[in-house]
Amino acid sequence: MPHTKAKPVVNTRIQARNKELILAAALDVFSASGFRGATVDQIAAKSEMSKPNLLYYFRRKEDIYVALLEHTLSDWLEPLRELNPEGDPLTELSRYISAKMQMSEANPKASRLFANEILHGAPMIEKFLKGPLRQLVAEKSLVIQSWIAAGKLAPVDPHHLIFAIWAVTQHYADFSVQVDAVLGRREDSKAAQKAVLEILLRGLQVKQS
Amino acid sequence: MPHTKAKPVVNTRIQARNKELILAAALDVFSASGFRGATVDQIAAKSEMSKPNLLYYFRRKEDIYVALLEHTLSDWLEPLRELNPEGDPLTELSRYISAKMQMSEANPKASRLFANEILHGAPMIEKFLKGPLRQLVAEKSLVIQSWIAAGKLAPVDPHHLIFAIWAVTQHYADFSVQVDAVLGRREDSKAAQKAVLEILLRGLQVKQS
DNA sequence: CCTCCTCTTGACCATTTGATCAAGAATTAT
DNA sequence: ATAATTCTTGATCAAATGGTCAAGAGGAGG
Repeated sequence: MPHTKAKPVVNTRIQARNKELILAAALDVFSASGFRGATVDQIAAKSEMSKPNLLYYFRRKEDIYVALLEHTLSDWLEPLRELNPEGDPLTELSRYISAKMQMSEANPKASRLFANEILHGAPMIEKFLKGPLRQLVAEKSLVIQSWIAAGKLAPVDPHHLIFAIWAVTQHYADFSVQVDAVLGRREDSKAAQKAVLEILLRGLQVKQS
Repeated sequence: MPHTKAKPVVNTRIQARNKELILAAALDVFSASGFRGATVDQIAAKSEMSKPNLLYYFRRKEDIYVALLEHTLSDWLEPLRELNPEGDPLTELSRYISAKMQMSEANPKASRLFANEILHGAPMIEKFLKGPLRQLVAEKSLVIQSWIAAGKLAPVDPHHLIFAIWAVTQHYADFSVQVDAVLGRREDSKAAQKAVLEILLRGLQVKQS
């Protein structure tokens, strides 16, 4: 077998450091411009690295993008996973919504990265959507359904309730430009969280007849 | 004054027809790939027109994009504009939400076009957001505020209520890939509309004490 | 029919951009 | 120290892409 130039097998310190640098820069660039709009040169510049050097760590532009998505996909599921079937429904949902709002505030770039990917048909994460995500949502929908059956929650379609929570919470990250423009100022995240909780939860309380 | 080649002044039938063809094709392409991801060649191919011919009608790629945005911006405001201060609050909001859901279903491409533009910082429609849109939202927020003051609606922040309505309704157009993947089937727009109305409106009813 | 203006296109150009390569610098292991 | 491996980069390439141009085809009015 001829000797072919192979990528390093081990992960050296330099590799770990530079890969981190690249991913951080790539998040900035991809979230701002999308996959097609981002250029390798921009990412290289932001990583303070020459383009060939960047491509030494990630052979293709797409590899950076995919790594970035994978790097954050599981974080994305975490808050929903923590929805506790044994807990009080309104408390649990309140915690979930608050966690999502805080994620939007703390990491709007990651949110925009996903939004852009899904908006364009999710070519890279189709399997994630149809696999782990769908699975988890199905499971938690059953939990919500059981709360409704127990009379602890107003009857709503669990799937659409989850969609509504995603939509509203991510709106503040993905469309922050519009939110700020309409409000005429930087949005106050505390106030937004409070308002969102009221709007989404108020209708879920069981009415006493 | 030297004779300079000028664009035609009048709008001939051929111009009207071809501009329509181009805008229709461009909506397909831009909504699927974003501004940067779309290519003039793709739009030309979809319009069944040579690239130079397309550029005879719109000198630059950006001109097509801007024309497309302007072409639909005012349509976008219409449903909110129709919110009637004299009407019954829940009926009015219900009609507004239904109208938005129907727009998402009827024209998801336009919705995605806007979503993409805003996601990337709204460079082309900043003035629209800070001008007409903000103006209209401010006006309708006052209407909602007056309904609350009259005890006809639960107390919620009007701006955030409007954001929530936008977020949820547009979610079904912008993130339809995710919705379908999670549901495991094409989303049923009738069912979605019903669920959304319940989720958003139920909490707005005034509780009898 | 003829003229003027509109419409259409093949060929072409300059720039951007993702990616490669060879060669040298730095680091690590022996 | 020195050999082996990893890291870095200037130069370069091919393809993609936005846009131009000159020349001809087509249509409308006189």
